[in-house]
Amino acid sequence: MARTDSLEMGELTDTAYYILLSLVEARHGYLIMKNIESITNNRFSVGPASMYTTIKKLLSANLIRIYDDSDQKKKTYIATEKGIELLEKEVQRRREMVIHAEKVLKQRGEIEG
Amino acid sequence: MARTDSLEMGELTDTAYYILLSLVEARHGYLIMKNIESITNNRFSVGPASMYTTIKKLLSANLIRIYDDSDQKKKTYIATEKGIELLEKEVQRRREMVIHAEKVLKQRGEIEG
DNA sequence: ATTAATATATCATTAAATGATATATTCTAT
DNA sequence: ATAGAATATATCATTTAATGATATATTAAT
Repeated sequence: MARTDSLEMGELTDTAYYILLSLVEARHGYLIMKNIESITNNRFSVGPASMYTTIKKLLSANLIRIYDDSDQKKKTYIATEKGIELLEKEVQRRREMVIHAEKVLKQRGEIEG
Repeated sequence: MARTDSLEMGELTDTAYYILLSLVEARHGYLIMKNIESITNNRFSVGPASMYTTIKKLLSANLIRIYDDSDQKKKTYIATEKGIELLEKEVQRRREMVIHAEKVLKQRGEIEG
């Protein structure tokens, strides 16, 4: 990060990745946090500070939009098409990162037994 | 990042991930940069500032060690066993991040056609 | 001789993440 | 009833991470 805005680079940080993933279905803030814990089996969690900061960024980048704000206390958000597209691109990027490592580690295994 | 040291958390940033991956075999700084470009088909690159900063952190965390410093101008580094272990753990973490997303996106595909 | 490539290194700046904190509501068990 | 837990949103100040810019030196190629 730093010196380059990840969203402008067309990339998602881990936090943005999981929030966007949670917003494939409409959810409000608290449910986003709970959903992330749920889908990751508590291996990843996002606190309120990180979440609301990231929500704002995702909104201004049009990666998510407000879904329903009739209930002032439970404003829901949902990923936009643009958001889903970036998410899919990001999944692929991460998939490739795994493949890069697998290649190198596999070669090592073959050499060192 | 921020407020928590990623290495202390047992996690690798993208930069640290690729540097450590390059050091499965002994390499010096410049070759690390070139190797990262090579294995990622130029989709990821690490500049000197990021690299030397990260090398220092990886050294103090004993994830890499100096392999050969007889040539002052081409000091080589290599991943330690601890480094390889963390790398493998990190590959698995990233693998899971992809699986988390695939699950959610697959469900969406099934619902929305 | 000049240019490009190789090679290492640091500084100052910006972005990202988050602990701490604050506030209010609703549900649940005593 | 009421105390506590869970639900729910929000901000600030701080720390870590990343990197553009920059500097320097050597070596290989033209």
